Amino acid sequence: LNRKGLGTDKLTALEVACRRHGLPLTVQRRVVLQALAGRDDHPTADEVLAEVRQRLPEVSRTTVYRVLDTLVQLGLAVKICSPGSGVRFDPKTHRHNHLVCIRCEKVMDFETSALEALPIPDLRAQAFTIHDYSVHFRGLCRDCEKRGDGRAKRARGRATRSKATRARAS
Amino acid sequence: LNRKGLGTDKLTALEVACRRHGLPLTVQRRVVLQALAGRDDHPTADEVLAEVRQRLPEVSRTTVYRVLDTLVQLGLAVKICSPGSGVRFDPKTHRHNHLVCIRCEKVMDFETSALEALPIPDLRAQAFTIHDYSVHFRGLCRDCEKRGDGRAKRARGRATRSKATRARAS
DNA sequence: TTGATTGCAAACCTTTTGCAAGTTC
DNA sequence: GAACTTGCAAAAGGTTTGCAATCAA
Repeated sequence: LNRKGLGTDKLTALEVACRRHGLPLTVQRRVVLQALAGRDDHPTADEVLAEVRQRLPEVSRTTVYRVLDTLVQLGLAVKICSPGSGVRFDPKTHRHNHLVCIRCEKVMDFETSALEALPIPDLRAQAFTIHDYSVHFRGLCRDCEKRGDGRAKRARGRATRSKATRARAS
Repeated sequence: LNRKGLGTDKLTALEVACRRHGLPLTVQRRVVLQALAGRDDHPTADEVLAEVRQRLPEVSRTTVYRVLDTLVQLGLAVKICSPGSGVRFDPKTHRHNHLVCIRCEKVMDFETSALEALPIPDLRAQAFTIHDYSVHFRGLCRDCEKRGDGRAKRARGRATRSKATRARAS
């Protein structure tokens, strides 16, 4: 939708971050960041790869993995992970919450001021220094709610993983 | 520590659940459940396998994966997952929160009454029916805090994954 | 006996690695 | 020109699957 706008903002941040860390600003880094920034559905590395290849058909899967990793290190993206859906990337780096569908494993963003002032426990004396937090709400998305009970999947039944269009080749 | 007690409670629950679902109560299911119930460190499937083999040296990795999956379906365990540490299993099925170390990726349980009454948004009119929630606190565990800055890992530096002792062989 | 589970071996998928060639500054 | 990245091919993990043998009820 407003990919251009998002992309531009993020691109500037990328330039700054690369300069600060003495890293070269490569074409691949730019395109991967833009592909990620244009989405709010927490794509997997392969989903990012597919999108990147629309603009840069020659990128290798390896590079996309490496660049995504770099973006996380630079603080321009965040890795998230929920059982069943594996590792995903989120271009939103500010504090926010997630809605996780226990049926289709989709992960959606969810922001609300009601959860911004959570009482953050002080555990420093004990064993942990808290930097930030995220509330994960588990439940059923609209599609899965419609589609059936969503209670217990049949024991030993396989979860229907939505493997996205996958771009094969190294 | 008090494995016996925990194991017994859980075993009863397993019997009930199997009967209700018409599933046979196999030795493997019993032992896997006990292995999992005796821990509070969210083991991976392979870590569970290692423990199960102490009592039942002949189990196959495949079976442990399948049984863990079944336990989740039966509501006797929960899958958790955080980037870097992959899929892990938690015998605690009641609502609780997690402390996630951003350095070593350890995941610890964290219970506090302060977070039991979180204002749960009603999103049913929109797109999501919330069943429950879990607060993930990200930060540094004591060990990692001591060990260094923990701020930015060097760009492109590899995270030190604590691959646990892994029992090879199928 | 019947239907489900187990173990095995092999397939699968995702992610990582070593190294030569190509880029960025 | 020096240092870093990229692409490739291959390895490494972790997880799943098909099938015959075995087990619980």
